[in-house]
Amino acid sequence: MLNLKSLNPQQRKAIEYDEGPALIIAGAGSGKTRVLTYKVAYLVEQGYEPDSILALTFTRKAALEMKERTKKLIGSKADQIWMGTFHSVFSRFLRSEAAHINYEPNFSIYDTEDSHSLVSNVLESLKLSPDNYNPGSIRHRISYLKNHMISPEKFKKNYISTFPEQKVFEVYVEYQKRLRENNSMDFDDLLLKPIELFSNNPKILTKYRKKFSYILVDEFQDTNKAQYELLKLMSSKDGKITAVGDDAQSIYSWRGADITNILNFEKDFSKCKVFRLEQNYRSTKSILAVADCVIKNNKDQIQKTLWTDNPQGEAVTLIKCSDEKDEAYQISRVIKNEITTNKRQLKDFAILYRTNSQSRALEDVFRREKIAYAIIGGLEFYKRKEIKDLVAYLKVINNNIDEESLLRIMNFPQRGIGVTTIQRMIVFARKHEITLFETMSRVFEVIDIKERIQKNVKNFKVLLDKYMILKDELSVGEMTRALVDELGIISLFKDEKSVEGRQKIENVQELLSSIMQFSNQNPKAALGDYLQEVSLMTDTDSNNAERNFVSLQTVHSAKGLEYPVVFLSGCEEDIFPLSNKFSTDATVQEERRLFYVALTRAMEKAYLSHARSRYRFGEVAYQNRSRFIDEISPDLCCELNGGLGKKANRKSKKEIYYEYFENMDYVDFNQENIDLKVGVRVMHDKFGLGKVIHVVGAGEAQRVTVSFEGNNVKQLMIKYAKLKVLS
DNA sequence: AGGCTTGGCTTTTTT
DNA sequence: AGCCAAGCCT
Ligand SMILES: Nc1ncnc2c1ncn2[C@@H]1O[C@H](COP(=O)(O)OP(=O)(O)OP(=O)(O)O)[C@@H](O)[C@H]1O
Repeated sequence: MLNLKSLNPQQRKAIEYDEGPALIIAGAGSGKTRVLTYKVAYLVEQGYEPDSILALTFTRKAALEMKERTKKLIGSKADQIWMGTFHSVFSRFLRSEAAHINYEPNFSIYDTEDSHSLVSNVLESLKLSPDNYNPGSIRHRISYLKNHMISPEKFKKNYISTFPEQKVFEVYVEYQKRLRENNSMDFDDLLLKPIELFSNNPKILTKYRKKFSYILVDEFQDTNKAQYELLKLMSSKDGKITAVGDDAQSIYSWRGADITNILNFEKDFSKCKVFRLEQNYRSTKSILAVADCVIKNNKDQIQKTLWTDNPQGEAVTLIKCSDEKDEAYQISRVIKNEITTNKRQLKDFAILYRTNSQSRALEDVFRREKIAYAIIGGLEFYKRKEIKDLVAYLKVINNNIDEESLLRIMNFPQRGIGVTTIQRMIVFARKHEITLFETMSRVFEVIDIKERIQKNVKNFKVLLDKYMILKDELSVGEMTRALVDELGIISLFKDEKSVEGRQKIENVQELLSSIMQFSNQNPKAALGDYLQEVSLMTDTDSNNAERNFVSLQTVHSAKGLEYPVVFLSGCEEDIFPLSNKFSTDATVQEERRLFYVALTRAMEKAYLSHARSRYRFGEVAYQNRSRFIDEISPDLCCELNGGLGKKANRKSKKEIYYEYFENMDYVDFNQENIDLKVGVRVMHDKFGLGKVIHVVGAGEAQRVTVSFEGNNVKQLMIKYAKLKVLS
C-alpha cells in the first residue's frame, strides 16, 4: 500500500484528484516532481494499467530518475510505464506509424549540426550566397517557425513581406523536401509529424487516445506550442491529465517554450482544477528570501506564496573577485573550507554559470588545486567530430538515403573522394532522380570522374554494402567493432601522435564500449534501436549519483536538481543577465527567471561571485556587477570574510598561488579514486588484471596508465573505464 | 585532392 | 582566444 504520509495535505490532494484535468502551479522546491512521481504510483495502485500511463519530462535524465523513484514505490510494475521526453516518446510512435506520414520506419534523426549542414546544402543548390544568407540564422529561423507550428504555406500566406523573407520561405520548403528525401527528421519534426499524423488519421489518434488513459507532464512551463498541441490531441477535454509547472522557472523561450500554455491550460481543459503547493522543502529561509527579492522584479509572474519550515540558515554570501582566475581560486578555497569545517563532501557542491565558456578558468584552477570535478553537459560526447563521424556510418548503414550522413563519411577516413567528385555525383543523382547512394553504384557512368577515383567510390560502396548485410547478422556492438577495425580509425588517430589524437582514440573506444553495453543489455536490439537511443542522448544523462566530485554546469542544465551548496559564478552585467544586441525587456525577464532557478537549486548555502574583469572574446573586459545582485535587499547577504577579493587584487597570480600552497594543511581533496595510486592492482572488464603505473589529472579528466597482463599497456579515462581497485 | 592560411565571427542556454 | 568556412598553394 502506497504511503502518502510523507506528503503534505496540499500535495496529497493533488495526487488523489482523479476527476479531471489537474494543473499544479507551485514555486521552486515545493515538491512538484515528487507529487508527479507519487501520482504515477498512486494511479497504478488505483488500478490503471502501468502501460497506459504516459509521463513526459523535460530531459531523459529526469525520466530515468522518475522511473527509479517510481520503482521504489511500486516495484517492477514501474518498468511498463511510458516515461520519457516528448521527443523520445513521440519518435517511437512515429517509427510504428511511419507509413501513414509517408516515411520509412528507419528514418534518421538530425541534430542541430546536421540541420545546419542541410541548410547550407540547400542554400548552395538554390544558388543563394552564404554571405547574404547565413546558414546558422536561417536554420534558427526555420526551427523557430516549426516550433511555433508555422508551416511553409502559413508562413507564405501571413508573414512574407520582403524579398529575403521570400528566400527564407524557399529554403524552408526545400529543406523540408530534402528531409523527406533523406528519410530524416530534425528535432522539431519529431513533434510536428505526430501532430500531422494524428490530424490526418483520426483512427490512429483514437488508438493512441485509448492506449493512454492518463498523461502527466513535468516542467510544463517549458513546453512549446507543438508539445501543447500534442497534449490536447492525446487527451479529451475533461481528460485525465496532470501538468505541473512554475511560470517563474520558464527558461527555454529561445527554444520555443511558451508560457501562455499555462494560461491556456485552464481554458482548453475547462473542467481543470488548479492546485497550489506553497511549502518549500528544499532551501533555507535565507535562500528563499533572496530568491524572492529577485523574482518579484518580474511583474508578469503569477502570484505565488512560498514558505519553509527549514532553518534560517546562513546568509547568502557575495564573493568579490578581481578576475575569473581569482574567482576560481576563491571558490576552490571556500570549498576546501566548507569540507574541513562543515564536513561536506565534494558532491555537495555545484558551481553554476551562465555560459559554458566560463568553465575553463574553473577547470584550470580545480585541476591545480586537486579538487575532483566533473563538467555536466558542456561539449557533449555525442557532438564530438570523431563520434559523429562514426555514428554517421551507422546511420547510413541503417538508412542509406540519409544524404547528410553519407556526405559526412564519404571521405572519412580519406579515400580520395574530394569535393569535386562529390559535386559531380550529386549532379548525376539529381539528373537521373536517384539517390546519392545509388549513384555510387553507377559511378562508372559519371564520365567526368577519373577512373582511379571511380574505383575509390566503388570500393567505398562495396564496404557499405557489406555492412548493410552484416548489420542483420552481427549484434550492433560486434558490427561497429568490425567497422572501426576495417576503417583503421584507431591507427589513423594514433598516427596523429598528439594529445588530441589520443583523446579521439579514447572517445572512439568509449563509444564502442557503450555500444557493446547496449548490445548486451538488449540482445535482440537492431541497429535502428541503438540509433534511436543515441540520437536523443545527451551528456547530462549519465547518472553520477554515487560518485564524489564537484559539479560544474550551466544553470539551464541544473534545472530540477538540488545541491547543499551552490556557487553562482559570473554574476555580472552582460553575462548574467547575458546580453547581446537583441536584448529586450522580455529577455532580461527570462534571465531573471534563470537567476531564480539558479538560486533555488541551493539547499543550505548559496554563494554569488562576480569579477571586476574577465577575458571575453580574447580581450580583457571590465565588468559591472549584476543588477540581480543589486535587487537583493542588503540585509539578506554578506560578503566573504576578510575582503579576500581586495587582497588578491594587490598580489600577483603566482603569489596567490604560493600563499594557498603554504597555508594549506595537507589534505587530499581528491576524494574520488583516492585509492587509485601508482602501484595499485586493478581489474578491467575487457583487459583483465593490471597494475597502475601512472596517474594524471583530476576529476573528469583524470587518466591512469595501466599495465595489463600480457605486456598490454593502456591509457584509460577514469570517467569511462570501469576499473575495480583490488586491495 | 588535400593541406595550410586567413579572416570573420562568436558565446547563450539544449531536446 | 578559438572555431569554422573560404581561399590559396602544392
Ligand atoms: N512533503 C515533503 N516532505 C519532505 N520532503 C519533501 C516533501 N515534498 C518535497 N520534498 C523534498 O523537497 C525537495 C524538492 O522537491 P521537488 O524536486 O519535487 O520540487 P520541485 O517543485 O519539483 O522543485 P523545482 O521546481 O525547483 O525543480 C526534494 O528534495 C523533495 O524530496
